[in-house]
Amino acid sequence: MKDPGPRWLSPDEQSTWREAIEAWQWLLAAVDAQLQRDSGMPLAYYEILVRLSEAPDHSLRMTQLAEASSSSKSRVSHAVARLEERGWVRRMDCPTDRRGQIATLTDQGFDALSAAAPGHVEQVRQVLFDALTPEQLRQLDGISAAIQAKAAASPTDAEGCPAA
Amino acid sequence: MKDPGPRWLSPDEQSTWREAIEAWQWLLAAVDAQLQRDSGMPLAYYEILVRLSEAPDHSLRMTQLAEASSSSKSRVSHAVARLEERGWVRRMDCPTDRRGQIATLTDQGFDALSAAAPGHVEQVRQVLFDALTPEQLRQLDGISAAIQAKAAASPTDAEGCPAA
DNA sequence: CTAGTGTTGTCAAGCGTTCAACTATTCCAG
DNA sequence: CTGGAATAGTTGAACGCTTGACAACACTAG
Repeated sequence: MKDPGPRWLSPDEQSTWREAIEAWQWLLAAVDAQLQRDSGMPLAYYEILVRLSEAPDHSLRMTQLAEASSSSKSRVSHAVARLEERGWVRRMDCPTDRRGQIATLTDQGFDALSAAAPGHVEQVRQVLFDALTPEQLRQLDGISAAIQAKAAASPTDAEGCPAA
Repeated sequence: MKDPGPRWLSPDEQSTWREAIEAWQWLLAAVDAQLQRDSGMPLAYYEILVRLSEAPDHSLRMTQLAEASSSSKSRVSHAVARLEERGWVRRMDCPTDRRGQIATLTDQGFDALSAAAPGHVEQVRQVLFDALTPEQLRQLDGISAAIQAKAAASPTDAEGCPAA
């Protein structure tokens, strides 16, 4: 074995990692739980509704919606099916590409989003913005950007890797 | 309506929030995916094995294990049942409290953990430590601590709230 | 001893996610 | 125009997680 062994984490690194992962796991769970409790939807659904509400005509192709939500087509397909059952989203055939489906936010869906938003925003304030100083928020921007740079460079989320 | 309306997020805040949530969702998913792919276990299971490996006699009461993993008893109960199926953990009756169950890491479980650790550590380095500067890592410590302070103060994870 | 109360852990049902086919359509080469 | 490859999206099964109900047990008071 020439392998010098894995580059183990130092105690400091170990602490940094554990604190960070615990903090963000908790934060994501807290935000998700609030939405689930007060509005009956998981964070993933809320994000889908937001993406649609920001799109022209409140409409997006399924694939675009999946990309915007950084999730898989299958997941979005199932999710939209459930949102459709609730009357929050409608699916239509795409006029230009007959393979395509267009998901559209209904008025009812827009109302549901509007109703959920204030509580959600308040929760985000409580767990993030009220917890951190302006200085820390600036620092967080840099950290997020650095991680996202890794994410973009990594093959982890490459669904259709073009480098084949 | 006297309500001045929710304290909406400013564009800057909105950006901070979205970047952060996206970055950490990705990071957690990337770490989980690596473990699942290379060692056939989700991050939650890995964390349980780590907690056990750090405990005296590689053993913990189920409740202690749940607290150490910051998850619910039910979740831990299910997880340990599956780990037991794989032969990584054994459950025994507690000699001093006959209600209790003690989860013990088996030798096989310790081996599985040892086999999984190097790849996991390497992945953590890639997505976190290699992405951030030493300065940013220090900043992250402060941010994590601030969020955890909120977590501790919040009733979100209070299973048995003593303030009743 | 017996009843009441709180704790410990498990079990069953329902929901959401992922993975692996599968259908339908478009694109492109010959 | 035809056949094959790529693309768009859906579907069903298996899996893990969460919730609420529940059984077993410990502790305390009468």
